Amino acid sequence: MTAQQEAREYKICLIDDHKLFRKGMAQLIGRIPGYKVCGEAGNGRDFIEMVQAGLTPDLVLLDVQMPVMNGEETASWLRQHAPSVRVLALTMHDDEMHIIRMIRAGARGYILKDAEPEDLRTALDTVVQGDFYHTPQVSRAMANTIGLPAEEPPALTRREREFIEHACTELTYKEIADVMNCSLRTVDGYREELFEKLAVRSRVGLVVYAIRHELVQLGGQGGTRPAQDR
Amino acid sequence: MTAQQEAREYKICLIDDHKLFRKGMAQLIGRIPGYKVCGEAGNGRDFIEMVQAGLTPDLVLLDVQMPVMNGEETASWLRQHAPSVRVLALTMHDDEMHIIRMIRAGARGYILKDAEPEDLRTALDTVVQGDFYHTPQVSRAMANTIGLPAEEPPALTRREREFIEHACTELTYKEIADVMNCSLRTVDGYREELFEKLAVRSRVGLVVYAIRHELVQLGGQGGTRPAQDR
DNA sequence: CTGCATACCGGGAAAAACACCGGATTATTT
DNA sequence: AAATAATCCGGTGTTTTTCCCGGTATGCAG
Repeated sequence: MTAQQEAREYKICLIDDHKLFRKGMAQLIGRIPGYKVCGEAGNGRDFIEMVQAGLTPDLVLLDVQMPVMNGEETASWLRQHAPSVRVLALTMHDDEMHIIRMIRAGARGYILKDAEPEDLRTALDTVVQGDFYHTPQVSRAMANTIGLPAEEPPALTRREREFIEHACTELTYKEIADVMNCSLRTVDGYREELFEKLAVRSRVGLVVYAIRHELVQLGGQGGTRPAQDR
Repeated sequence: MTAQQEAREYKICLIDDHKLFRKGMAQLIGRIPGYKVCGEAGNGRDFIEMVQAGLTPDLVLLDVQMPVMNGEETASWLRQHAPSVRVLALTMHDDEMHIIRMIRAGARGYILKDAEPEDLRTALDTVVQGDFYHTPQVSRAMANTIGLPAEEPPALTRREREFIEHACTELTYKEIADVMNCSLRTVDGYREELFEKLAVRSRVGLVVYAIRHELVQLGGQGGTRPAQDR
């Protein structure tokens, strides 16, 4: 690198659970002058071990959803233990909750996997200088949540979580009451409480919420998809 | 390229709904001699239009799960309308059903997004020559399904699939009828029919089935998990 | 002791979901 | 012309869900 024009090369780590994607991103970043990929990890845990072993990148491209340790947890850890490392969240989900939570966890920007390569470059430049990278989505998400009461994830009791599991089956509330050894009125109480806490208006809403937020696992995700019209 | 050793360059199309991933893959493939990326698309529909406009790649790297038109449908279309185009499925799901269905739809190979770049190269070489690329996963998946009664997934009509989408929301059947511009009785008919076809006994059962079998996508799968007891 | 959260329960009534009876018009295929 | 499939619809009745009102008992922290 030339000695003039502030010629430093920023070190970037890629954290994503898909190796091919990491390799591809590494190629893309390699073509952007001023940046260099100095490390990769398949999840937050592995990355943290690398940091503890002495690696200190200037910036990490952090996937949100990963096994073992996800993006939010990783970003939080970084903010506490290595605040000089800038975080740019990179994900395929564009829903507001993800955005907000990553920003709250310390991410300086949020870019989608179907962004333009130009946008990636802009985001890198912005974040590496300590600024925040804003896309219209991020702005919108933040606008929609300022003023809102921070939206802490609701705290659920043991019984409520137990009830949710059953609510995601075809059992009626009466049958759930039997399984849980309580009266119908009691499960109705759980239902009411959960509708309030989770901001849903029907059992279907509860089920979708539970699956979305991984309160229940739908075991084998796969089945076979039914055919189209014939 | 030298004139000897069968020096042709194979044209590859990338079909994946994440632009950054496509660009990254394009870089990776560009570094493999003998291959050239000749086109990209964000879903099967767009790709098919490109083919109909005259594009004929030697091979397509086809994502399985995409909006608008998914990998299976796209592979099926290719087999019918452009059988000379080899298909290599590229996905993050390693479950058997996806594998089997893509193979059945005409894919010559199945590679995961967290594969090694070496594996990608091997897969390309294999598929482009008309052979099948086998990983242990694929072999296992195929072994596990031979002998099984094939279990054809139920055929759903357009309206039924439309109904299912709405059934996974908090709309009542009356409201669904309004959205779908038909009478309450008609959506009730869809419900009955689907309960029968999908072997469920309640709307919740239908919702869980639909999510399991990816008839509906719940956008961001991961949200934040509500807290434990306090 | 007081306040608070949890867990639990009863009864009544309206709305939604479910079940079963019947019917119809189109369009495509054979 | 007959058969098949997809779309659509009316009526009736039961069961379940949803939403109210009210309540008790326990444990735990300020």
